[in-house]
Amino acid sequence: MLDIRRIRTEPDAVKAALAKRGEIAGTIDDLLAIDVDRRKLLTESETLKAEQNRLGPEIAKRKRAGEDASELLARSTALKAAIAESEERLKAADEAQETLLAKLPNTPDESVPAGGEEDAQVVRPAERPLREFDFEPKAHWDLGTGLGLFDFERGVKLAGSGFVLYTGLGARLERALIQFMLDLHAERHGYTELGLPFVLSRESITASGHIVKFGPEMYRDEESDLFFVPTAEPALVNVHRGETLEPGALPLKYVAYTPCWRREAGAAGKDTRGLQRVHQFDKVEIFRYALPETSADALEEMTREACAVLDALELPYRVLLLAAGDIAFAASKTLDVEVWAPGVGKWLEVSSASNCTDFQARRANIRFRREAGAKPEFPHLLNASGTALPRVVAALLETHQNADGSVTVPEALRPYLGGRERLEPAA
RNA sequence: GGAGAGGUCGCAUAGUGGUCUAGUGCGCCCGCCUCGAAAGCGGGUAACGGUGCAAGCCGUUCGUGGGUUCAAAUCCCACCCUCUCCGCCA
Repeated sequence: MLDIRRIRTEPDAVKAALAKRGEIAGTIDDLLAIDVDRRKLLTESETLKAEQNRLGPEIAKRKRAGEDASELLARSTALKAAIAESEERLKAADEAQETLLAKLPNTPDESVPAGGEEDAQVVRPAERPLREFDFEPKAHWDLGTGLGLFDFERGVKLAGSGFVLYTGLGARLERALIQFMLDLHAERHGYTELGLPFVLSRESITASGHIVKFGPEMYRDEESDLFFVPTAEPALVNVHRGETLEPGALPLKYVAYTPCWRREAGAAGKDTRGLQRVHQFDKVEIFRYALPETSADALEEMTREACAVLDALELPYRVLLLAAGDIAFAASKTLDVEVWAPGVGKWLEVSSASNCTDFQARRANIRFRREAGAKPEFPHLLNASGTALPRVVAALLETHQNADGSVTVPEALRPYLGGRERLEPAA
């Protein structure tokens, strides 16, 4: 949520920033008009209430003294009606403001280019050379099936199209990667590991803004009104919802593994083959609650931390700066990391790192104090995948495949696979 | 899932319709006292919103939402959460 006071004091700057995302300035003008109106109504109803509050003790005093209070009672009764009427109009103005404000996305950072999906800029090209093959590299679905790592048909049988059954070493590879990533971020990058609920209440999913962002994309248990997390991010926002963090608490750095469930409605048929787009996938997420003045650097750091996973797995990747029209609702700046998958011949997005500035914190009412007694401020919240598993698995299998259909395990991962150096078909 | 108890200021607790501007204790901050400290004494101690140059003033907040009333921490209804016991269960 944007700060109404910021809109009030610098409407033109907000308009200009939102214009980069293709937002029309009209909403800001509407908002400003409602705001003036709303504050007038507020003052009006508060004045009436103040008078009623003064009347109360006066009535009590007269009654105690055995005096006639009927005049005051009549006045108070009249005030009651006036207050009810005034508050009704105030409520309407509040709701109108709330509705408009809820529709406005975060303002993009200055460094974010205008435009849509096609305007993303490669800010960091791949440093690791793309592997040259002296044979025709296979796609991961062929490799994985050949190695007995996953079983797409039975995944479909279990839960329908878009669900995967990992088998044997495939299941172990998945578990190994999760553990490897968690360890890397916890031990080398200083994150605290959290074990999160995989479902969230309506209250939580609303506070994080994800009910708007994902909406019908989320799976949901009707009976308990619980939402299956589409990513760990909403859970991590809600960890400190409604709290005022003590001085010295920031930065808070959390890493968590969760499965992510997404309906991916309408995505059928497009880039969905194999592990590229599935309804349930594993992801390790890194998340920070940061001091506002440090969040720009934090975003760069977190992107590097996501890249560290890919470096360790010896995979070539590149970093993209997304254009304003392509970044998430709550984000002011987003960097995507894409890994090269030689079998499918595509760059696959495996991490998305976003600085949500104070946008999510305001909505979730998360604050911090710089020192004891200081005014509470909103921290900046940042999230980054570190990283999403299935596409990493795809790139890993495809990149490190050998002519005989086996796959060489990158050194960093070997301890997590019982020391295995190669994945080979079961004899 | 059933029964009971409970949710009040950072913590603990008081508060059964108007004198609650929510009391008291602890904690914390400031001052007095002291060479310094402890003890003692005095004062202060929230968030959010509106208004104002400011000091301040006003409003809202006693788990949440609704209701009754001229007036609600207090009465009524629903929901959420915590604790105890019972049931079920990895």
